[in-house]
Amino acid sequence: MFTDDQKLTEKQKGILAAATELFAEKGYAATSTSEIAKKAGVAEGTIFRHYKTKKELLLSVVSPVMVKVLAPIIKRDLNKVLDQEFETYQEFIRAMIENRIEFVQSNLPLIRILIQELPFHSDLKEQFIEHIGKEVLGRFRQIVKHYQAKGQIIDMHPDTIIRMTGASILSYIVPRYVLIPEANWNDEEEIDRIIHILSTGIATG
Amino acid sequence: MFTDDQKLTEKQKGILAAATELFAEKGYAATSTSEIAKKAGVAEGTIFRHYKTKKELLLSVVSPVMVKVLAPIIKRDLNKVLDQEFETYQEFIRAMIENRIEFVQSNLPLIRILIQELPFHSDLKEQFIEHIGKEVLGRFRQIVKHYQAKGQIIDMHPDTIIRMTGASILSYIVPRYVLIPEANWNDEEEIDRIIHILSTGIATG
Amino acid sequence: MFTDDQKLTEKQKGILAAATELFAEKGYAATSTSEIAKKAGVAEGTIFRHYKTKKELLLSVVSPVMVKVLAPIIKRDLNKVLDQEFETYQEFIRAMIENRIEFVQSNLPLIRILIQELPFHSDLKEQFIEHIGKEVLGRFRQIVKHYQAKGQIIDMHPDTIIRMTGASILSYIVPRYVLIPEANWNDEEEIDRIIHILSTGIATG
Amino acid sequence: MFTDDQKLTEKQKGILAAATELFAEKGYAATSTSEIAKKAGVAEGTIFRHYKTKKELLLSVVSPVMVKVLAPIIKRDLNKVLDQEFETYQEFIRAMIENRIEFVQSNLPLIRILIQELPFHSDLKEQFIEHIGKEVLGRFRQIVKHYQAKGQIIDMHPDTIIRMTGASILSYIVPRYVLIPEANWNDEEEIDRIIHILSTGIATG
DNA sequence: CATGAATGAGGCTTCATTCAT
DNA sequence: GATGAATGAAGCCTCATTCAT
Repeated sequence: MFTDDQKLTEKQKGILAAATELFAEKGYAATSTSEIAKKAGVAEGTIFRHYKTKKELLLSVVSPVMVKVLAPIIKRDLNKVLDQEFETYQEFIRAMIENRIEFVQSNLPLIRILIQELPFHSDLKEQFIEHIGKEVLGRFRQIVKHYQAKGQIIDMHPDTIIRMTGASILSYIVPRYVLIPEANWNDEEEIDRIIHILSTGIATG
Repeated sequence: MFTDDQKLTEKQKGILAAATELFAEKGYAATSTSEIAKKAGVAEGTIFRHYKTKKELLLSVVSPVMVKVLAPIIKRDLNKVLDQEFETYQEFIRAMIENRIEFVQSNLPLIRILIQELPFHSDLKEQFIEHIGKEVLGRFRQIVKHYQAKGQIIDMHPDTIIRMTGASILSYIVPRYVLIPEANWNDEEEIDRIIHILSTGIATG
Repeated sequence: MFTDDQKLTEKQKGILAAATELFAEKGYAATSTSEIAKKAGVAEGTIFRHYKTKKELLLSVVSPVMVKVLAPIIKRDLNKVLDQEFETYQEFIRAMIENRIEFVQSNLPLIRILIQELPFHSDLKEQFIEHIGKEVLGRFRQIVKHYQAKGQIIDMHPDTIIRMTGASILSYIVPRYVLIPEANWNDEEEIDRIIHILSTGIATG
Repeated sequence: MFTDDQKLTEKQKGILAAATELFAEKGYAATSTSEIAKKAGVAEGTIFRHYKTKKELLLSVVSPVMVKVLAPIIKRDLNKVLDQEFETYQEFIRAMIENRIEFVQSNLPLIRILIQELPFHSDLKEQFIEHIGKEVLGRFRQIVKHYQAKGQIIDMHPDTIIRMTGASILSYIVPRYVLIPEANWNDEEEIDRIIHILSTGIATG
């Protein structure tokens, strides 16, 4: 996760890796800095040389997700859409899922931590809303309107469309990577199904 | 929340209410028993007279959700369906949402705690999977198959149908009650939209 | 020192006594709460049940001095002066020294702590200035002016008189109780000498 | 303070200056070596290259006071007195105050540290008593006896005279430079007053 | 010589839990 | 049954000191 970040020393990478694993497993509040130190193979004091407080360590663990996972969604994919690279909304969604899925998978612990801790840290929450709630949502609204204007998706409040799209994706991601990753998953087929239902619904004829 | 439970003394109700509020706000690990005692207006020792450990207090707070919220879903609604009370899957879903939504709303703190703490307590997790994961899922599979047999919903793996249905519901519940409850929500209309999309999809024509 | 304070539990008295001794011996910053606990024969946590922070413990140790030592100086003696109980300034000074000297002696550790820590704690300093710098000094000015008006002491700025008087007293107190208490001291005689020099100076003829 | 000491490197001077300032402001025990390093603009390790321990740094800061401030008092002034340069004890005192006062002023932080830390470091205390307590006191006794023999000051135990003289000086120095340096001080006049009182007392007629 | 990352002991403080009243 | 003082382990963090670079 942090292995390719060249600005970090070996010790720092170890600390971040240990913290990530423990925060994901036990939660931030229930993880002690001494545990992190032991797992990282450093002295406890070393943690505090690099991160002034335990909270700062949490932010250092979690903020890359915001930057690395979410920023690309905004910048790359949105431009592709407006550059007409995707004929349909469905293609756009499929590309987004496929493109990001591996990334999400390898950063899953970070994302889990982010989601789990979000309700308890108002600063994290604000940072998140600032980055995601406003920017990402805004861009997605544009995209939805773009395809509505093209007559490809129904004329409904964009937020509802977005929520349903997001929920559909999560209906695959969460069981696939969080709840029962050990099951046999045929990724391509599952994505097909989701997009199919999202497009034409579950009702017959 | 606990006011109508007649087996509990006044003190116990106060403790449970205080614990619920604090666990929901700060998380289990970050809430101290002394805070709970202060908020409940009892002495610290009193908590431990009723609940052997802090963990047991968490279980006492959280287990009613499993019993009161989830068990009825299974038992009542399933029977209704199988008793043919609902002509269509959509009607079933709508009834389920409407029936439960107020209940969910007033028990939201408990549900938040359950969801937030689930990943960190393997005993809770097992209990949940045992009671909900298996039983509820099993019953829902029956329901889906029931409507598929009636030819009302498409012939797709029931789990995918269930996941999409659940996700659709959450796409409304989560923003409505957790993320931005302060927005103006027109419940009936939103539920209509969700069921509409779930039925016929977002694609035009 | 704290044995006669009836509002304090035995443990609290022990903690205050231990803290006093150690603060006096090693200074506030160099004394650890674990040392205090050990010396007081209590668990470290017990200290923090009675005093929220180490700083509050310092204040609890030191503030009685302000109240018990200095307040009486102001209230009792000043009134005596104005009630004409003392014919001369010298008699007033002598009474003040003799009256207070035993008290000072038994509270010496507290006074040492107060003086030693005063420069490092701006809150203590402010509190001290508020209680002493203003009130005590103001009252002493009145006293000096009182005896100047009676024509008993020379017409010089009261502050200089006060400083010289205080310095004279300290020139006995400090060596007597702080620097070399082990020497043979004839208290009455020494006080006589000081008052003599203060009255008529060291010059001959 | 240390700028003119040619045996010290620039870094050492910086360290000593920073240490002096911080020790005076917060006390020895409450000052961290990292603070000193930061204020001196050097790395933490550099401090320990020059001073084996923090304690040695304190001694290096404080010992010049003993050597530079107190030794001269003894050697120079005593000789002057015994060489009959001063007609009266009063003139001697005046010369001593005026001569030293600027020096004291510019070395005030060092003197503050010395006084504040003396009670807590038995080695410092012993060193002080050995060098000052005995030597200085002994020489002063000679001086007092010298003027007593000349019939200029009253026949009282020299130690009492010395203590009163010292106290008188401090009654000016301490308020002037430590307690309220911001007030308007007329140095010459104040010194006059002190010597006047010391000579003829505060009593009228 | 100077650096600053690393250390681990120890600092202050909080916590869940116990128990005499 | 209820209390809250007492506990001591553990938590987060700071510190003086060392050492490879």
